[in-house]
Amino acid sequence: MSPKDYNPQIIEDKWKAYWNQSKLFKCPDNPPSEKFYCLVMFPYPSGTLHVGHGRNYIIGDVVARYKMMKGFTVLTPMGWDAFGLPAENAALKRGLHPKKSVRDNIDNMKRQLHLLGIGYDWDREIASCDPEYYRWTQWIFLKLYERGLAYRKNAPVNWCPSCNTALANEEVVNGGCERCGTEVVQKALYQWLFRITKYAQTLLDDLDTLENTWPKKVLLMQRNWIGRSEGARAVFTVESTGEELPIYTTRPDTLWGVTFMAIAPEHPLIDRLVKGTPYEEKVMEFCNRLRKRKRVVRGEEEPVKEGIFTGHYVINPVNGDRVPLWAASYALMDYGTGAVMAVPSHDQRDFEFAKKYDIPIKVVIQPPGKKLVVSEMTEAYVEEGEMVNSGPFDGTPNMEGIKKVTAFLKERGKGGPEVNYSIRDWLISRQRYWGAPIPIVYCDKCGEAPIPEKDLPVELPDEVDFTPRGQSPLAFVESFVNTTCPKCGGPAKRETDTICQWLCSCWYFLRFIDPKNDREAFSRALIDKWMPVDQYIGGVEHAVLHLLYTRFVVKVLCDAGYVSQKHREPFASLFTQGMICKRTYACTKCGHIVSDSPTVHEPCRCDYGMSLNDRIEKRLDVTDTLDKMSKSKGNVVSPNELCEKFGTDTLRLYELFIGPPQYDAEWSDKDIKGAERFLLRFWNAVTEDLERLSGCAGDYETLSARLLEAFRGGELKGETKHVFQETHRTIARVTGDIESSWQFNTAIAAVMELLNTLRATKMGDGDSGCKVKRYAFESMTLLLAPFVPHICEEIWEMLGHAPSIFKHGWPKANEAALKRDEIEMPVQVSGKVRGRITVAADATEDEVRAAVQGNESVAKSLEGKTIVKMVIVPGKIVNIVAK
RNA sequence: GCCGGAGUGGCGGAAUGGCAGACGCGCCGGUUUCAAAAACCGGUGAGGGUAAACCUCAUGCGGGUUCGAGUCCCGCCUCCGGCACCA
Repeated sequence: MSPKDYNPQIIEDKWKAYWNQSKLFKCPDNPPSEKFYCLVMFPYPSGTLHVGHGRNYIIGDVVARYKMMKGFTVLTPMGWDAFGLPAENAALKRGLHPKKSVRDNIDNMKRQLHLLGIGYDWDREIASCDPEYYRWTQWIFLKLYERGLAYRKNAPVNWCPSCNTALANEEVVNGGCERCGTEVVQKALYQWLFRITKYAQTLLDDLDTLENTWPKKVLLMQRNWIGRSEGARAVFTVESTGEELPIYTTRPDTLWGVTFMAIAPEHPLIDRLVKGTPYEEKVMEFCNRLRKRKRVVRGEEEPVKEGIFTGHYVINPVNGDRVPLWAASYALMDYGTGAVMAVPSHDQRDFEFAKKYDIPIKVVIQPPGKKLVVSEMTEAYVEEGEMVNSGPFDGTPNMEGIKKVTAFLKERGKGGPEVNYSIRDWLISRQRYWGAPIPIVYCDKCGEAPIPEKDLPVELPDEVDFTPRGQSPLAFVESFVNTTCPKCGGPAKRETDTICQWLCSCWYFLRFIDPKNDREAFSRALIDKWMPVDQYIGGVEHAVLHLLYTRFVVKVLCDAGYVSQKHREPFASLFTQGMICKRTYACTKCGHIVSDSPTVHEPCRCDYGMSLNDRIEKRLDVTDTLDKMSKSKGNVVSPNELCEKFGTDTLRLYELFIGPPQYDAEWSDKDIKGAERFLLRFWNAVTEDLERLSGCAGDYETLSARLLEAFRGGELKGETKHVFQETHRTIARVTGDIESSWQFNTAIAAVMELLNTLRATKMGDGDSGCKVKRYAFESMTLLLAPFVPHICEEIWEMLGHAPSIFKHGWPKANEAALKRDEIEMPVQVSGKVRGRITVAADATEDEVRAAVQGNESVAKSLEGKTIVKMVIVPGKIVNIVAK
């Protein structure tokens, strides 16, 4: 092998070592130039990365390196979301203590990130399970507690029987646990919650400031999740006791149509009302059964509406109507007031319920041009119409009626306008071991008492049997539980639940700015220098959970004065990358996955007397689906072997070329060859000509300026001039593709085109030919550097420049050099291309018309036709309309 | 049901309302080789035509606006994602 052969292993090792030693990614506390905080969501240490994860970090690395070349002081930190269920479950599976397992996994993943050539300021590395870190997570808990935003209550919660812990609403997906899919059940427990509902409106409002910098999809998901609804409160009265029973409705215009009231089975009022009445036994039986019901699962049929009459009546505030009070399955305790005014005529749910239990239906909105007859209705009428049977509002259009009736309620002291949100408070207690202990103790005398800040962290004990068993494992550790009350000094017991890991990831980007601070969580002055995160990159699966929680916590920290109010939104720009997917094959005979991966639980064992690949190739009883890479599907591709076989740069190039980064992409083992071939051609093109290129060595900027001067002076001719201009066009295209929407695939394609052009062009051996060629190669090297950093560093050095290429500025395209002298214009006849003309780029319409008239094939197409109209779009196209 | 996103060659994917298919993969032919791989050169949407010139059709389906529509408007179909007994 000659020294000029492309050997990725050698040069990649060389430059990785160089970046490490020269601390290329080391970021000072005080930025010497405009700062750029580039952050990829920190991962939980699962153990190994596959190429799907890799894409994420590569994208972040491209942005960081590009911004560096643009002259920014770039902060790119990395750390580990090391606390929490996934990490603990992984440890349990391996039979290791999470502390050890997390450490192993971090080491391995860090190696893999190095392998991928991703640059981070590792001096800022943090792991959320380190006491120096979770000390401040606990501190944040206390800050919320102080502000009345953390509270404890006994309520039914979502419980995962497999993970043996309570879950937040956000962690319940399709009625199952987000992590393991097990059906979630309801369980009553004392739990700690954060009052995120108090921030619902500001969480909603501030989304407006992110309109152009966050994906629309994420904004929408957050808005849906917060679920603001505007309506009215109407206060009904329980006839027997005279107590008030308020309801929330978005349709106050239908108040006159109320024929019953539905109240949630969980509602405490029921217990009191039926006590000692003949209804008690049956109603309580019904309620107790419903209180344990499982959540509604999407995709499944709508649950049957059930209910039972409580024996009580309520009085309608607007017309004094006396209507029965029912306990009903479809009334939800935790939305509105837990009671619903039921208008069967104009609400589909109420309609179904009324039909089932034979409750009267009363029409109060009439559609335009029709007349509703109760006996003929098969569904509720929910469209607009005119109010009828509504006392003083008869004849009012119902949309107007909504406002008027709301005001009417307010005047009479029976309610008024009200806003509701569907977001619920955030449940943060977990009955598992691997998390930060909640810093609270319970004292017989003082009750609930927070741990003083100076006593933080409340350390998680190591010697614990952490098998999940439905109660926090810490509850069995006496040395942990028994303590003294920080208020009175008497005996007290510690809270034994741990904080869910979402809180750990709510503030890690603040800690990255000041990672070693042992006096405070972070310095406000440094936060002001570095926040916000200019570019946040991560998976769309965090659209609600992580991103909503984080926005909430940051707002609280702002309100508490630890972070400036100007940083209420921590992530100025958000990018959600698509997943890398791969085909998964399943056997149509046995239904199992056809794979030889050891991570597949029960692979297909049907014998076809050939290799699995051959069987798949021949499609023998196999179906395929495109799935996200995962161990359980056996479709993961490891970057390690690919880096070894092709080199890191090739892998990076392929992952970037695979498609637009915001979309999912299908992995193909074949296509990576294209990336390899391109790098090889690039390398060979430079090395083959190196001697000649060295003959005109010099500073890139000087060369660039000289050539531009020569171009302007008309000294560049023919193909030399062409290549010079194409180089400028490529610079413009690549820069545009990166800046506009991270179209790395087309940016790379542009450089490929330039290389193709260069290889197909015979430039003279003269001085300017050599210079232009050098200029083209140097520009290509700079343009490719963020994507394939190792090979570019090497070529940059070979071309006689001092490393690092990332200290060099990004190339600039010159407007004048982009302009073409002559252009070819297609000439259409009635929309079909029938000829081409070559004209000056700035040709006038008359000149174009003359050229068209002189064109033979156009003339031929026009034979026997008359020209109706000629549309000339200067610089683009000519279209002749002819009959 | 409601709200998003997508649908383009054999495949991944390009196209400010202006030549559809850039770039790459795959495939076909050639050069090189004892042979193969690699590399290099050429070809490659479909149909017709003579392997030329040329013609016709083609961006999920059906309409519309326009000199001109993958792109804009209206109505559908399919797939993916989110939300949903939220009053």
